[in-house]
Amino acid sequence: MHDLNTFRNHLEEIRDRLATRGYQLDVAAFEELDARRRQLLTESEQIKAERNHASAEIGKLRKSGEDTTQRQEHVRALGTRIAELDAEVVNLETAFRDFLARVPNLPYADVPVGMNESQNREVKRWGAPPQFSFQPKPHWDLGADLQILDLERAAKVTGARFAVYWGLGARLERALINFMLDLHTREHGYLEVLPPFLINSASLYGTGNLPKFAEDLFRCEGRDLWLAPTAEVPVTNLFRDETLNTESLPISLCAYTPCFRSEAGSYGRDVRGIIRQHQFQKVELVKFTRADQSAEEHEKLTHHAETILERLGLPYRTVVLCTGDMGFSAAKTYDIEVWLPGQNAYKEISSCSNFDAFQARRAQIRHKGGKGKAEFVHTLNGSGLAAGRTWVAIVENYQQSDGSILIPDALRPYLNAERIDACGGLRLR
RNA sequence: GGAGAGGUGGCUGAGUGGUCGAAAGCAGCGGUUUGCUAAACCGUCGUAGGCCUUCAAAGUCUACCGGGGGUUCGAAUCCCCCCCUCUCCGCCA
Repeated sequence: MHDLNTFRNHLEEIRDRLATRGYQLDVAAFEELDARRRQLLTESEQIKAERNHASAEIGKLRKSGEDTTQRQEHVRALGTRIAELDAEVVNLETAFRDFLARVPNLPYADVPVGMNESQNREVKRWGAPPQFSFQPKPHWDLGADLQILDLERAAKVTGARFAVYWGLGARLERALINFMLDLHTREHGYLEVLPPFLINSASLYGTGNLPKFAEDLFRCEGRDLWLAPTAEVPVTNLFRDETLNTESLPISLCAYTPCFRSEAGSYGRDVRGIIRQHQFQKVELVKFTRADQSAEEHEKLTHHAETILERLGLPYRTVVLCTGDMGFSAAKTYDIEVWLPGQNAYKEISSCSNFDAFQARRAQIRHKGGKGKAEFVHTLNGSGLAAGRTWVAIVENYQQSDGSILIPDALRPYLNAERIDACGGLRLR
C-alpha cells in the first residue's frame, strides 16, 4: 500500500518507476476514482452536517414542548438522500481501495532494471560445485533408493506434490530445522516464535498476499481461515495495528512453520522430486526496523541466511532480483541459490526482501519514541532457510559413489549420524 | 458445543436515546514554582478522512465507544448477527 498523498502528488514519477517492474499504472483511472470519491464524500458530509444540526434543533424544541412534526419530516428526507449517497460512496471507496491494494511496491533505486529473471544480477558466489567421479543422481532417485523419501505413498494418502519421509530422511528434515533455529537464535540474535499455521484474511491483506493472490493459497471452507503460505504472514502480523517503542527496534524474529501453497499456475515446473511442493517446512527470518535501518538490516538478514549454507558446506550464489522479477510487496530482494548437482544448476533456497513501509502501511505497524510522531516501521523477511530444499541440497551434494549420503559436520550432532545409507530408511520384509 | 458476564480514548473507569468525541483519575506533553530530584499548581493532550490552503499549520465539517446491519428527527446508550475475553459445564491432546 502506498501513501495516498505521496501517490497523488507524484503520480507520473510513480507510474514510470512501476513501469520498470512491468506494472502499468492507470493514471487516468486513479484520478477519476479519486475525484469522484472526494466529490461524493463532500456532498454526503454536507448533508450530514445539516441533519446533525436539525436534529439537535428538534431536541431543543421538543424540550420546550413545541411541535416538530414538519422538521422531522424534513430530516427524514435528508436521511434518505444520505443513504443513497453513502451507498455510492461505499462503492467508490471499495473500488478506490481495491485499486490501490493492487498496485505493487516501488523498487529501490539500486535495484537493476529488467523484465525477468535473466536480468537478475549476481552479487556473490560461495564455494564450488562438487566434482563427482560418477554420474550424480537427482534426489528423487537417491531418496527412493535409500527408502527415505516416498512420493508414491504420499500421493496415495494425500495427492501429488506431497512427500513422506522415512527414518533418517524424516530426521534429516527435523535436524535441519533445529540446526537453523539454533544458529539464528544463538549467534544472530533472533527471538524464536512459534506462530499459528492458519491465519485470517486480514493478516494476508497486511502482507500483500490478498487481494491479489488468493489463488496461490489453500482456504478452509466456510471459515475465514487460510493455511499460511509462509511464516512471514503470521509473524509480520503479530504487530498489526500496534505502535512499537522505537527503542525496541530492530526486532528480529525467527520462526519454524510448515508452508502451504496451491502452486496454481506452476504446472509443468519442477514436477520431479520435492523442489516444488504443496507443503514444505521452512525457518523464516523477520525484522521490524526504523526506516533508516532497513537497508543495513536487509544485508545482515541475507547474510544470516547465507551462513546456514556456509556451515553446511553447500555452494551457493546470491543474486539481486531485477525490477521485473520482484514480488508484489518488495522494494528490494536478494535470492540465495544453492547448487543442486541433480539439476546441474543453482536453485532458489531463500528469498530475502526489504518491503520498506509497504506492508507496515497495510498492516498499520508503527513505531514511536519520545516526543516524535508515530511512523511506519519497515518490515523485512527471508527464508533462513527452506528446509525441504536444503534437504535436497544435502542429499544431492553429499551423495557418495555407493549411493549413501555423507552428513556435514555441523549437522551430525542434530542427526546423530554421520551417514545415511540403506539401513536408515523404510525396510519391509 | 451449552450457560452466564463483559468489550468505552495510552491505561483505569463513568456514562441506558438529545450540545457525548465522550466525566474523573493516572500516564504523556508545555509552563510556573524549586539549588537538584520529587511534589504542588496552571495549561494542553485521540485517530482517520473531506473542504479551505501551493504544502503544512490554523479553521471548519464528517466518521469512529469490539465488527457489521437495523430502529429513530437524533444511538456509546434500544434491537439483530458476528468476533474476542473471562467464569462454569461438556468434549478433548
